[in-house]
Amino acid sequence: MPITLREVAERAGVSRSAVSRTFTEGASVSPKTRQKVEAAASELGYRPNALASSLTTGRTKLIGLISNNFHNPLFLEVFDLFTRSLQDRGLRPLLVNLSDDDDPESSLQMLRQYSVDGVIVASSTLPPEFSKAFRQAHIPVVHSFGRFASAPDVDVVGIDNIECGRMAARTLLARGYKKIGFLGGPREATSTIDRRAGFLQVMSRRQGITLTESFAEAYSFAAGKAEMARLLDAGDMAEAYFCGDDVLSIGALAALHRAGRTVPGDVGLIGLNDMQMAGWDTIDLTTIRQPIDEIIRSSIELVVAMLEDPSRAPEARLFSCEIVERGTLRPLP
Amino acid sequence: MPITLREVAERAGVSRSAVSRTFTEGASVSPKTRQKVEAAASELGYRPNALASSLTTGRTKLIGLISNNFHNPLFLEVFDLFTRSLQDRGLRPLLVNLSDDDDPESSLQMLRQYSVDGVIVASSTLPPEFSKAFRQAHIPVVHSFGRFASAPDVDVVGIDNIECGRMAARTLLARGYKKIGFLGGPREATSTIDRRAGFLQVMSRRQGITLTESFAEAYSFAAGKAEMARLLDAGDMAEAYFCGDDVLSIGALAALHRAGRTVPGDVGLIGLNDMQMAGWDTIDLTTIRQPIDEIIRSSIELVVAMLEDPSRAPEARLFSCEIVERGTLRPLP
DNA sequence: ACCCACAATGCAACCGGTTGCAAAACTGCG
DNA sequence: CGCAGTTTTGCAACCGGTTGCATTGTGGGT
Repeated sequence: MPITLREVAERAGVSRSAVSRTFTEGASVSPKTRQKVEAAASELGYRPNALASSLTTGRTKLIGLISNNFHNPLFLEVFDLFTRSLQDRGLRPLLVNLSDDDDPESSLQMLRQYSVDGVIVASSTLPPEFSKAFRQAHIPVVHSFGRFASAPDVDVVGIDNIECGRMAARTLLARGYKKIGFLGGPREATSTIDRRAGFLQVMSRRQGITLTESFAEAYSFAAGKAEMARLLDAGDMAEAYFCGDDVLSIGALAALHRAGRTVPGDVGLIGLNDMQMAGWDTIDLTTIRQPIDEIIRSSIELVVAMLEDPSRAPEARLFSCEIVERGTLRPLP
Repeated sequence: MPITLREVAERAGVSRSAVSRTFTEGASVSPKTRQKVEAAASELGYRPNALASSLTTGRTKLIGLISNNFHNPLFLEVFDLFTRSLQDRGLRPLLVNLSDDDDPESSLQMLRQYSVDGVIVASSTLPPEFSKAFRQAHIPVVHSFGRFASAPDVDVVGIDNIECGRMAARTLLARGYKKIGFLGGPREATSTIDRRAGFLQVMSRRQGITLTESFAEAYSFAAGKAEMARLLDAGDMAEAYFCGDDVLSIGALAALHRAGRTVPGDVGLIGLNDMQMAGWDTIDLTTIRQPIDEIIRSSIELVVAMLEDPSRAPEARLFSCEIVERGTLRPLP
């Protein structure tokens, strides 16, 4: 039903090529024809069919946006930023919900069928088959919120989780905490592993510190609450905990409240992410801010760079984080 | 670079049509050819190009998913459900962030350029030009979380906001509150208007009730907090408030905590939505549950129905809500 | 006025599929 | 074995654009 090139051409009294060229950046058209075409096009309400042109140009401007984090409120902010920034660049996000249960393979096939120009994976855990498969299909992939590697096989943008671990450790030590807990995310998550490594590294240099470790089953409120409840039951509480992320911290906070412990009076808490809720008065979480806007900007930059030069070598970009001091740690001595 | 129909045809020693047919549901192909083609296809790793076929079939299986609610955590749940359900039906969500600042018109053009089969608008406020423009372009639209109308010009799925207002009113009255406040969302939002109408309707039938009204600037934490802070400053507090939605309630809760008021001791609060956070211990909000899963299922059903029969008359589907009793209202007397 | 370089245009083939149509290949049956 | 009826098949045109190439138009320089 929509108006096609041919109809515009007829109306303007020019060839179809002429019409095509007036809508193509940098093609050679005389001002006279251009004007005739534009007139005809606007009278008819013509819009070029992006999909048809993608057939010959090989560019769809479709970007697969894949995630499995549909339960962490941080990712609403992430989607917001991604969609806006992609739109600003004339790219269109094709959203894929990679819930754990379904087959990554099928999503991949689907993205190939729709000939996306590139793919952004926003998830701390990128199934390794993924990067391989996409590279094989010559589709650029950027892994946002991924793990640093000196020679990554796809572009990676993220934070220095090891350094974040160190920051958390230094912050807790500066507050004079002696008995300190690491309450990580899932044990197998690379983010957990790295944060723990940095954390332990700093701790191990200090004398007289008691360290305990435990891991939540997921980066979620429920998991954080459950794990903290377990710790409370077990007795032997630390004075302060570095939690895997903010939503985990908030879960832990809930468990503490329920048990009648005060924060930061009885127990200190530091999170990671600085999602919006962390700033809410009722939560007021001290945390490590992850610059998600820069991560996202950078991710899009990289995917665009890859579109322009597909032979680029994959790159890893790391952003530094900063402590956001709020009210869940005792003041400096 | 990907394998095309032609290559499979050559390899299988059949015509291109034969290959096309083996991949088309219900086309006539002999078992022998089908087998040859499938063998060749799988050896080559062939996947039909969905976009190319859309050119002739006129179906892209692309569904525009439009929203401007990228700040309300409820919508992460909404996106989760939408993406999963669309995927399950073989449809692909093309996500559009209709942030207030940019031009709805341009998003519309874009969706037309990508020839989406249909559009789902997940937002309480559907710009009216939108429905008109899409109808004109013969693109099915479903307005999720929209306002009921007996003869809507697009499909609408949502809740009965008037009835929700009544439920809230009845609940507060049953608790014996006498001085009651309506703390609505933005004054001009239809959801606010309807909820208020139902609320007032019930209240007006009762004697001896004092009613106050105020409106937050947005459905957001910050707006809820600001508005409740204003009320606190102004003195003259009600005993209980019906808040525009959960996130607004949580903002109000924060303002109350900050002012040292206890909930439900000093002030009662009832929200609307029952988003996941409402159930968190630290919040424990009594609220009215909106069945988002059913709303979403229904929305997709409607858009699919519209694809199958484009001449269908638009329909409005309303779902009923239910009170979820938690801890922000005083107990029944 | 003439020649040349270069810009603008149209033709036709192509992108990767689908599909109406007529021919070819099967069926079953007398 | 021949024939009608039904499937299966390939041809070729088409979907809505793009683009290489040859042709035509334009203007500048001398």
